[in-house]
Amino acid sequence: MAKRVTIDDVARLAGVHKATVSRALNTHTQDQVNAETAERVRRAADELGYVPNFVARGLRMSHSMTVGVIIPDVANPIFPPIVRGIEQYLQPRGYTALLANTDGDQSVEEAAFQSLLRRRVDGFILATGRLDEQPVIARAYEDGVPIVMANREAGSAPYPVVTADNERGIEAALRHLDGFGHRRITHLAGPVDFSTTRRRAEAFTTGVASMPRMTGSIVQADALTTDAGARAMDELLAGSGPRPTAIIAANDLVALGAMRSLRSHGIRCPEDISVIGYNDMPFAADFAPALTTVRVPLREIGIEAARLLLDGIEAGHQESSTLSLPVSLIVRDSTGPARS
Amino acid sequence: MAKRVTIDDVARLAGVHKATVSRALNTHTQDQVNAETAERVRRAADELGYVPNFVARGLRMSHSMTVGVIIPDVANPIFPPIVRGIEQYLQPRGYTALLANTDGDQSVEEAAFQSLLRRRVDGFILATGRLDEQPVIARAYEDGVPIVMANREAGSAPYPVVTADNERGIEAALRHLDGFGHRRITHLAGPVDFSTTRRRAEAFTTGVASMPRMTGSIVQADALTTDAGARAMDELLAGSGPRPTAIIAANDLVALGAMRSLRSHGIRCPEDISVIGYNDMPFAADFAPALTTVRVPLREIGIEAARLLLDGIEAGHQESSTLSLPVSLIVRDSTGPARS
DNA sequence: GGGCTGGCTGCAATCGATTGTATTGTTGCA
DNA sequence: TGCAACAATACAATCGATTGCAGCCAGCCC
Repeated sequence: MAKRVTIDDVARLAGVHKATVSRALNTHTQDQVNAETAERVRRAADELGYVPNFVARGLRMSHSMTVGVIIPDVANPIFPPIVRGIEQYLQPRGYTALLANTDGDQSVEEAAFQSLLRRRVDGFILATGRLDEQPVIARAYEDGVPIVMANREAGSAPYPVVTADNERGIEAALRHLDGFGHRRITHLAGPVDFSTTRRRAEAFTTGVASMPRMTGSIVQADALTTDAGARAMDELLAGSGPRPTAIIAANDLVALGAMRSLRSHGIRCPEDISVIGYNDMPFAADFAPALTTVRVPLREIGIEAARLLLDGIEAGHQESSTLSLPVSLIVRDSTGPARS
Repeated sequence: MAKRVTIDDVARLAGVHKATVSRALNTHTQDQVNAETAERVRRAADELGYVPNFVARGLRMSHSMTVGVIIPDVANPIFPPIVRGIEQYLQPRGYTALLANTDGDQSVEEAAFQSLLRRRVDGFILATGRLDEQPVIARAYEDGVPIVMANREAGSAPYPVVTADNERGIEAALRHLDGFGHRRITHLAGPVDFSTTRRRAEAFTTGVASMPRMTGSIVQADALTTDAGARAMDELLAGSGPRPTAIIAANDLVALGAMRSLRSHGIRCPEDISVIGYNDMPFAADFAPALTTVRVPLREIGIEAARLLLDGIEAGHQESSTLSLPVSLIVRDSTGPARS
């Protein structure tokens, strides 16, 4: 590789000291150098194709202008919007995201965290779903590394959190079904070790209890996937009790699986059974039927998480806070009146 | 923030010079230091919770162990598998990916490239779809920055390329339809400035020409989205000529849009019109009907691109090469016999 | 004309590692 | 005892920037 051009090369060509080059090229120190000297430096810089070295800069200034983003899996459709939101906030502010996937594995998460720590990221956005605490992470936080949680709760940990309002979402779904005359509703719940799906299940229970004439039941899906959704629905349909007339799924993938199961049993949606998802993931509108679902502002979660993080980085410290973004019910074609 | 512990702190605690600490902690220099000294250093290191500073290391060694990955949009479902593939190869080798999205915008791409260049990434994987050349990128390549293209062709540029076999994919789709007795087939083609979709359109034309009794037509979708697919299909159905009995879409999203359009016109798939997609994106099997599509090994494209890149980084130079991965037709429920 | 002020620029330390070379200490052999 | 050889460690330069401080010079005022 041809040796890259450094600040010294520019200094030599412009006939000044490298300190002057540094000052001339940084906007907040530009006024310390004579205008025409600055101009000369600038010309020299782009004659040589000078590209400032951020790692040297980062070493000196002890910040890297990068943030670590740890998620379970980019291939899970709810994460790309979050990641885009993060990027959208970071990029104009000069920050770049280092992305790591964990597949929900604790040890992978820990390794990824360590690896990013070595790279001296200025902070972390953690969107992993599990509840358990990580000693490595706790220690880093105590050492002053800013951390924000996105779309998950922090458990007992003191990190700031950005999440969406799970209670309201489930309530809206229930009200919608109630309006259609549904009385027997089943929640296809997600694993209890995800904070979000556990919250939704709790909200379902209390929500149903608060509605007269409504009875609810819960079937557990063992993962947040279409297959798990289909299995849960199969199980529900195989059961002996009276069938529900509507389903609220833990998330859109589970709903998608449930609809597949219904189709395979010759049960129509929404004529026979209505289905509501959760998240409004990309392409939820393209399901057949188009999915009625609780819209979670995923991109905004990313944006707010990034904002909170950068605020913490700038301030030099964080304070525990919880930001719960509003959700809304998007009514499409997978829900309809209950069959009388 | 509490001051982070440095190699000097460890040296002090272990009672040795920092050079010794460095050698003790790096596997390939460990044998230069006495075994029990090394042990003492190691104990001191984790007593203090020492986290080596990769940016300092990177500065000295002039490599950052990071690679820049530039894609149009993570929210486009074909990219997550590619990104995961890249990560899968990078991570065990100590590299980390810096991810940037461009939304297909030239100037954003250029800015992202510049930004990553400043961060001294050791190489780039470019999965942006456009054909045009970027002077900034060409210059970097000439300066010895390794670059690999993924899922796009390089045009006249000399970069190594990893792509999938577009010709074979279209041929397989055509043969499949031929076997079902389809004679009138329409290709819902993507924009011509994407190398992949252009290749597919060309392959469609030559493929149809080579098959007796088969006639083909092309309708252009103006983007690779469901909406564009639906619009193209609407347009096709509004036309006066005889309707095709089968559709080959430029990609799965276009196919999904086409199926939506069919549904809205009361046309059944596959009974009235068969539809074939391209890519086998995540959840293609969950469409209704489940989509018959050409499976592109997206994850493998990512893996191979990363491999090629790291090879180039290690060798210190790259040679132009093209790796075309095999594709296969995945037959599901969206295709069936032609109506006689 | 001397001294002060202030604008510009240069000098040198610094960030936290790696690594070639020098130094130290020990051992073995003559 | 003296010296070579060698293992283990210390020293110091280096990577490419930023920045506090010092120095220089011009202009101004008295």
